[in-house]
Amino acid sequence: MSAPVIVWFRRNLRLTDNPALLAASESGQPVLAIYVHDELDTGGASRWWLHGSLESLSRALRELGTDLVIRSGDPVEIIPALVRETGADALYCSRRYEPAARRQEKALRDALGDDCERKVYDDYLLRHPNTIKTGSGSPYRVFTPFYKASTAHGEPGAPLPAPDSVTAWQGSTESLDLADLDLLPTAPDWSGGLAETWQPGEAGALARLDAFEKHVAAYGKDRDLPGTEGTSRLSPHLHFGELSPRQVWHGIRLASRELAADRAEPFLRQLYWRDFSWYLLFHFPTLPATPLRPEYANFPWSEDEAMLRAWQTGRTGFPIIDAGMRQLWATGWMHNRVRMIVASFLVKNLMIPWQTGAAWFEDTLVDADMASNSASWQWVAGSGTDAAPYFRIFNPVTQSRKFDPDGEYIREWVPELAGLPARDIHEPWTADGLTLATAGVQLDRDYPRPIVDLKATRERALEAYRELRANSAA
DNA sequence: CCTGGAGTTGTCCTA
DNA sequence: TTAGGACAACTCCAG
Repeated sequence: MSAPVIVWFRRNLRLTDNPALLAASESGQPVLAIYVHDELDTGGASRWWLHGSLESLSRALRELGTDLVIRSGDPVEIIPALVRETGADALYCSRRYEPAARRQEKALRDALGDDCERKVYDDYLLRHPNTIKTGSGSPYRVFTPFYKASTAHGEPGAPLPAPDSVTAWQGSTESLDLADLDLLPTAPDWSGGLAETWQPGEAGALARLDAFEKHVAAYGKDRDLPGTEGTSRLSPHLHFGELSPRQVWHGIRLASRELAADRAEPFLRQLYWRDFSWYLLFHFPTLPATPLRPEYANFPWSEDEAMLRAWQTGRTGFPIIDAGMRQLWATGWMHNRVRMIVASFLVKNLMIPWQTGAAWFEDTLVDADMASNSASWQWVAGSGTDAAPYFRIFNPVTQSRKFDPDGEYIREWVPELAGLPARDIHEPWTADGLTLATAGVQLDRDYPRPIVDLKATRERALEAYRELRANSAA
């Protein structure tokens, strides 16, 4: 029996544009495909998604000619043991960029030694973070120059085709059943809304890309309106590598070739924001826990359990915020504009630490992503790389009127307010008694009054930021 | 080392 | 009703 090539699936749960799989299939050697569940993803919604994605991958590989071996534990022990057991002489995989995954890769390199060839491909990002530096050799901290430098390297490489077939390794090795990983919620099973909203796996990812290609020209105009289908909703598919950013880039470029070049740019730029977040995490590995601007460690946060609970469950009394938090809970996803509004509210009006908000998102988002999540929460808190003016505090009512003018989004996710006219739906506590009665809304009974005073908490936050600046200058 | 333009996403008050 | 300015400087980055 000839020695297999091991293809280790990580954040690239797909067949197309999968350089590790393609290289293995063309190596002339049999292929052993494996996924090792290592608890790097612990969020509940992510685990639900992962189950579906692995199920889909497993089925697709079987059609291609091989099974997917599933294990659970530390890859640094499991992979070398598998190499010894099977006599494999090569390991192909896709790179991951989380600090723990990078440590893991280093340890694996040492554990494998020279007898086993290792190939680690870069297909998770448009560019490897090491290839982009400022003129002085330091990492960028501002998006625009990063974007210019990154695009100056030219277009992203063209995606690779899926292999036509794979010669399966004929030996046998132990494998878990997918169900053994225990990724799905049971008592209670809260995943119904997720299943209605999403189709995890490569086929679902490609269908989503295909559907979005028809809307990309309107992205610049619609992306900020949570009541429309203005965004791509590709984030969870990209997170799990069910398609690559290169596939998205080229797919969108091809679909928009008859439009003016700048019509696709607002969306394509977002792919570089994804890259930028990973770039920041790569160069600043403390990003998930520690403010990038050290003076923010002294911000006077207030841990208030009741306030936090109201935010998490969508009972703050601000309809746009409650709509967002309920959409998140029901579907594992929230519109980007609304993420900014709820995050600003948590950090600036409630003054609850951004890390607490990030942890909730980590647990509830199907696209929970260490890089984007950390970088974005730090951006909102003002402690990140971008010098966000400290007075940029979102007013949830103003934002609601501006981006959900007819209240469609609110009506969908806060149905108890659906009867209110657009004029009042953004701040029901100001509606007159007759309007409320006609809409069948009794405040406190059907819907809470605001849990904080916007004006007072805004002033409090401004004062705290002023204080912070004064102290750090001294 | 110096210079100067620029920085994802805002709000509020005033005229 | 709407447009413009204040809010404050500071850091980043290229030349």
